[in-house]
This record gives sequence, C-alpha cells and structure tokens, in this order.
Amino acid sequence: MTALCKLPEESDASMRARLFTSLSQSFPHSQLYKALHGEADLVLNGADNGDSEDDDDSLYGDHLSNSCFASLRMDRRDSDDFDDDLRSLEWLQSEDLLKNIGGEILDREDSDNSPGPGEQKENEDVKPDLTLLQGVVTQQPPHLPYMPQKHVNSKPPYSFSCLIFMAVEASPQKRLPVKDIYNWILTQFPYFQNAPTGWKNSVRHNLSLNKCFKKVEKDKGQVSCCVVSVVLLLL
DNA sequence: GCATATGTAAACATCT
DNA sequence: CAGATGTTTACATATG
Repeated sequence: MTALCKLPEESDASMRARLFTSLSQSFPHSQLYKALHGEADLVLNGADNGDSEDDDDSLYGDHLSNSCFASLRMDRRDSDDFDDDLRSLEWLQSEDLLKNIGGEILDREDSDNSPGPGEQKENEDVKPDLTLLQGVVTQQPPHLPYMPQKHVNSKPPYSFSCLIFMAVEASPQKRLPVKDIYNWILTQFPYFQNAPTGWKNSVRHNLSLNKCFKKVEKDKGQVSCCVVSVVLLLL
C-alpha cells in the first residue's frame, strides 16, 4: 500500500508538489498544508533531487507530527515498527484522500480571506441546479477534479473517514461534535443534502470503528447536545 | 481465493 | 417519550 496518491511514473517530488499545490488551494490553513509548506518550496525549487530518502524529518516540518499526517513521514521509514500505527491510519494513505482534493473545496471558514486576482471564487456563483449539473456529474471524466459544490449529484470520491478527517481538520480546535461533522459535510458536500440519511450512520460507524478518531469529553460550558467530541488521534 | 478497506443497514443501548 | 448519539454485528463490494 502506498502512502500517497501517486500517479503512474510520478516522482515523489512531483507527487508531493502536486499535493502541496492542491492543499494550498483547498485547505491553506490545514496542518498538512503547513507541514508540507517548507518541503514543497524545496521541491518546487528543484532542491529535492529524489535522493533525500535519508533526510531527517526536519525537512517535513514539525507540523506533521501534530496531525495524523505524520504517517506521511512514517511511510518514508523502512521499518515495520510502525505497522500498527499505520494500520490505523491506512485510510489517510488512501488514494481517495488526496485525489482531486485541490481547489474545489471552499473552506468557508476562510471565506473572509481575500482571494487573489484571477482566482475569483468560481464556486461562489455556482448554485446547485440539478437539471444543469446532471450531465456534468454523470459524465465527469475521471481525470477532472471533483467539485463538490457543482457535482451535487455525485458522491464525493472521499471515504467517510476522509470526510470526517477533513471536517475535524477544518475545525479550530481539531475536534468536533458529531453534529458539527454532519454540518460540515453537508456544507462542503451538498450531495449529502439530498442523500439518504444512511450516510450519518456511516459517519458514526466510522467514528466508532476507526482508531484514528478518539472520543473526548466536551469542554466545560460548551452548549451542545452531544455528549462527546471527536478529535484526531495524535501520534 | 484470501485479506483488507470501505460502505451500508440494522439492532440495541445510552444520553439529552 | 422522541431523537440523537455510540457501539456492535453482519453483509456486500472493490482492490491488491
């Protein structure tokens, strides 16, 4: 199992650069983006010659150790000692998480950030007109990026684990009540607004089953109907 | 064919 | 009591 979504014949440097580019557009404030930031600079500047397998971890920045994406570092270590941890993080290493992640998910928490010229929020004007979008959705070529605000009839190409992770990752405290996870998914992926309610069961099922998610007590004074919150299991 | 990951449904218990 | 939440089990499907 590979650690990243690596295209055929794609170099590690290229792959990481692609990931960085995608994240810079979709989750500019995510831990992963910040963690990759330094490395991507090196990659994009040609500093990474592909022979850096033995480079120390500082290349990837300290942020990686603060999130589940620490597995991105682990995969570079040729050791079975990490097998158990990796097993619980295999969903993070799946192709789904990284595939087409870039540019299409508008992080509404960052909506107050002024977009640069030329990158005007093309999704903002897009309303989920089902009649107009059906063809786009059903005939979307696999190489085109998934655009959740447009492809409202198309199930996101991300596993529920990925969706949960992204929701938690997007939260300020890296923890969310289940209800807020629902809301985040509904907001970012309008597909689920019309989807059968079973997806919520799948979310809860994932939270219970996946070792990457940990149940924590809600903060004191927090007004919430939920009993617990969910955080990433830090490594 | 097997192991694993994932999705879905369902039942049940607990909590608000 | 109803609904939300959490846990567990079972089964189907896809993939390596």
